[in-house]
Amino acid sequence: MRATPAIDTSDARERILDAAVEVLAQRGYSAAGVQEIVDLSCTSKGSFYFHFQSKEKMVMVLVDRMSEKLVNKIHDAIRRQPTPVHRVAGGIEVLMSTFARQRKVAQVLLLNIMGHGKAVDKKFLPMRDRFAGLIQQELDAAVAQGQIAPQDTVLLSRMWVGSLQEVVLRWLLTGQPNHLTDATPALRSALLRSIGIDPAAIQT
Amino acid sequence: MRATPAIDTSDARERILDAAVEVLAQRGYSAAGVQEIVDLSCTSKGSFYFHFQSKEKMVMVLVDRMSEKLVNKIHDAIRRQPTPVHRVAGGIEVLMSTFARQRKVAQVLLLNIMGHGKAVDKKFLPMRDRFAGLIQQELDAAVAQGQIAPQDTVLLSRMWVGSLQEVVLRWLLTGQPNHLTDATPALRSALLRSIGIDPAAIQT
DNA sequence: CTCGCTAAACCGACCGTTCGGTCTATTGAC
DNA sequence: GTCAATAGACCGAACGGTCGGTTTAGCGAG
Repeated sequence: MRATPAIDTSDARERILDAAVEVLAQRGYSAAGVQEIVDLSCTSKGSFYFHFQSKEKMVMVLVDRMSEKLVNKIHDAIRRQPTPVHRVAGGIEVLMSTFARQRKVAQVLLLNIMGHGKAVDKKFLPMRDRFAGLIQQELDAAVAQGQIAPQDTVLLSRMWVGSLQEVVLRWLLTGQPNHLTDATPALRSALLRSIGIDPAAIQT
Repeated sequence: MRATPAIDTSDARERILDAAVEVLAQRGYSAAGVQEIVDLSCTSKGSFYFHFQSKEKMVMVLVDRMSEKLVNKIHDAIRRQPTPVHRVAGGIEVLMSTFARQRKVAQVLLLNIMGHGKAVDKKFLPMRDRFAGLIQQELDAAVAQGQIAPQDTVLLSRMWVGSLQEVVLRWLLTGQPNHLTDATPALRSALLRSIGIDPAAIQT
């Protein structure tokens, strides 16, 4: 039994995953071809299937990783905010600024892994649910602390994710707004109002 | 020049379009195959390509039609509402009840035509923009009539579409809520609040 | 140190299938 | 007869995945 890998496995595997982000962002799930990914990563089909059981499995690993990383980033950024509503508002800001700086992350996570038929979509939904889950958690806390009135936090968290997604999608496809983050203040305000909060009362 | 078609052209063409709805709803754009569509419609590849230049063109005709029909339906349903805000709230209700009754329309228009790479997505975006356009129109009228404060109606209309889409998508994929229209009151309320309106003041 | 062995890692030709689209032949209405 | 409409075999390309062969790196024996 080898103490260390025979070959630096992190290299080919990581290169494949990095290339997959590029291809997924450009082409969407269905049209992202394994050959194109291995070409871009300077690896081979054999290597690809050594590391991943199938294309679908590879994409799931990748999307799982990307969404987890993003959720952790949000957690870190907002945890010192004083109240749940501050935290959830801060989370929206972090999401927007992250997507603004990493278009491909937005393209993959928000747009290109859905819309491929029910069978596929269902598999990616739990990852997408992570954002809504984060928002719901904070909204639940806000209700528990009496910061907002009791309301359907499941529905609201989904609405928040959908709102944000649509704004980002338009930006990705049309370039409007010119700078995605230009939309953040108004988006944030509208979302806060949707849960009965005066936006001016929440400085983040 | 024939006074009437050799064969009832509306028949094959319509059957193709009807079949395409089914296949698109189930498989998404990329995986919706022409052969599957012609099989389902009991026509042939030859017939398909007689009527439509390409698969893409066919889908664009179909989606254009579906979205126009839906927008017209909303127009008709809301035009007698007393104010712009009544009309836009009514529009949300009509959209939700329509999608609740016609899952395939929801699957095609809201979910399965996006996410297929930038090139494809850009082509379908104008059709999707129709809903946002309708909402924006009414929000603009509401601002002009002093019903709501001046605000970024472009952004808000997109947020509204995104919110609605996400709720419908979840219903399509998970069956929650059990009845989609169960979510309508809370959705409507949150959306109205997002533009600074007290939901209780708007009876539709 | 060298060398042989082993298994992980990788390569890329190949497979069967599917795909959008083409094109020749046929049908049917006038 | 003409021509619109249709059928379906066929095309080349692309696809996810397979598999025999090669390379690489590490280990242990001498």
